[in-house]
Amino acid sequence: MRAVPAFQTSPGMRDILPPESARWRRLNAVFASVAASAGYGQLITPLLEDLGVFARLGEGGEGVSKEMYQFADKGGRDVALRPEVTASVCRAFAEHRPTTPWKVWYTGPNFRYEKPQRGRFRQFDQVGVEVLGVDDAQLDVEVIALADEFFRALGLQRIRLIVNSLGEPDDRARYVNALRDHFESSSAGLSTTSRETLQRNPLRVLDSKRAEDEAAIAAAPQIGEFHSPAAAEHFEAVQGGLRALEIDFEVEPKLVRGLDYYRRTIFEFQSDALDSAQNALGGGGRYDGLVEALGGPPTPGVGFALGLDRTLIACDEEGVFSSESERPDAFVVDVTGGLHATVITGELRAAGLVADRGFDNRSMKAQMKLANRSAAPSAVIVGEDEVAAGTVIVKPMDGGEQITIRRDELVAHLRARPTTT
RNA sequence: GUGGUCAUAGCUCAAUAGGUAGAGCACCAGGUUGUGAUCCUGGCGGUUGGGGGUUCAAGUCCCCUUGGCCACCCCA
Repeated sequence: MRAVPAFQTSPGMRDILPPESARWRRLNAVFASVAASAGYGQLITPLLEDLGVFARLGEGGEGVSKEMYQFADKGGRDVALRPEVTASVCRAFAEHRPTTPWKVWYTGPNFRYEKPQRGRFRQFDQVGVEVLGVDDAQLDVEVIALADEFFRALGLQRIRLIVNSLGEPDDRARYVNALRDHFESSSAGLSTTSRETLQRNPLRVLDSKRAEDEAAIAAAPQIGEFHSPAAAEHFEAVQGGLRALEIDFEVEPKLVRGLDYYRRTIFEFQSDALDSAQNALGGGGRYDGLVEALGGPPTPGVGFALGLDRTLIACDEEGVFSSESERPDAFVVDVTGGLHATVITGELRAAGLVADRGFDNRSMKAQMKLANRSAAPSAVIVGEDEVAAGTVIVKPMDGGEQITIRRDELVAHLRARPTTT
């Protein structure tokens, strides 16, 4: 026991210990189930990619690319730990050319070199789906509905869906110009921070929460005014689909997602249970030009990614999807040295039961404490008398009467007992 | 990257106006010799995140450093 550990996790990285890790596994299982129910297959991509795969995530080399873990490997290749998965999915599509529609889901860690705080880590896990090769607005609806269903499956109630459309690439370009003109006009008094943001990306000025920017943002032109007929129709169809599924949503013209590849539909899921600045659980949208930018054929794409950390924090706040220890079906207490426990746990495990046991030939009292702590419904007790008689004692840990049974009846006996709570 | 704030046993915290650290929980062991969760008793456990300074004396004051948290930035 040292006061000072020799090592600790690097900033923004952390260990996830049991039972919390089991909760992560269950969360992934829920997501996998939701995605599979809609015909999505899992895609596993490398955590490490050529730097160029992620080069288009930010305009002018700003944004995500500035936060990337990038380095030259021993072969001199410029590589990076993935800051997100969408670009990798598009790279995989361009590389393997699967038939469309290509519907995939994924889970795993991503890396961004940011200042850590609650709900924001340098290594953070996301789950998500992406679909390539379909232009239909009803696919946007399906994708959004999957995220909505996922949150529902976890038991989350206080989720808010916000949608917007950035229009076609030309619409977006014209809107950006109009925004720049608006904010640069002398009548709009912006904060100095927002003026800097304006130089990099006028869209992001809309994200400002600073009071002094409020008036200028309120007076800014709205993206809707710049939608081409096709973009407006697409956005209308998305909203119609959401209404048909009775999924609540708000249209937020000021919603702009951080990544620059988005076109047309974008959306974000926020939790009202999180009042911090990190209340966005995830989001996504269309990125119709991304595959082409990565060397593939022109291919429409849409998808989303959800942050596991923030989703779990939201679950904590709402008191749902709680962390539970996994409990064995039986805990074997052996006071004859431990060999019988080895044999009995082996038999139980082979029979498909979850069995744990005490070690170090500890006292019966100590082993019973372990049995109690394991939350197993039954303790199986073996002493010299039982060994001599070819029996074991099965003791219900809820206070019921213990009974002595023959060794060869143990599996059947334990199976007959309900093992839940 | 900027600013603020915090850091005491495994966990949650306490320690009067600077005088060489305590509690609860947890863990371990006993409570007439084969049985847990309750109760009683006892025990283990901290050079007070790390380093330096002021002082007769620092957990308590000052500086540096590491890390958490909050806000900004950005975003999941």
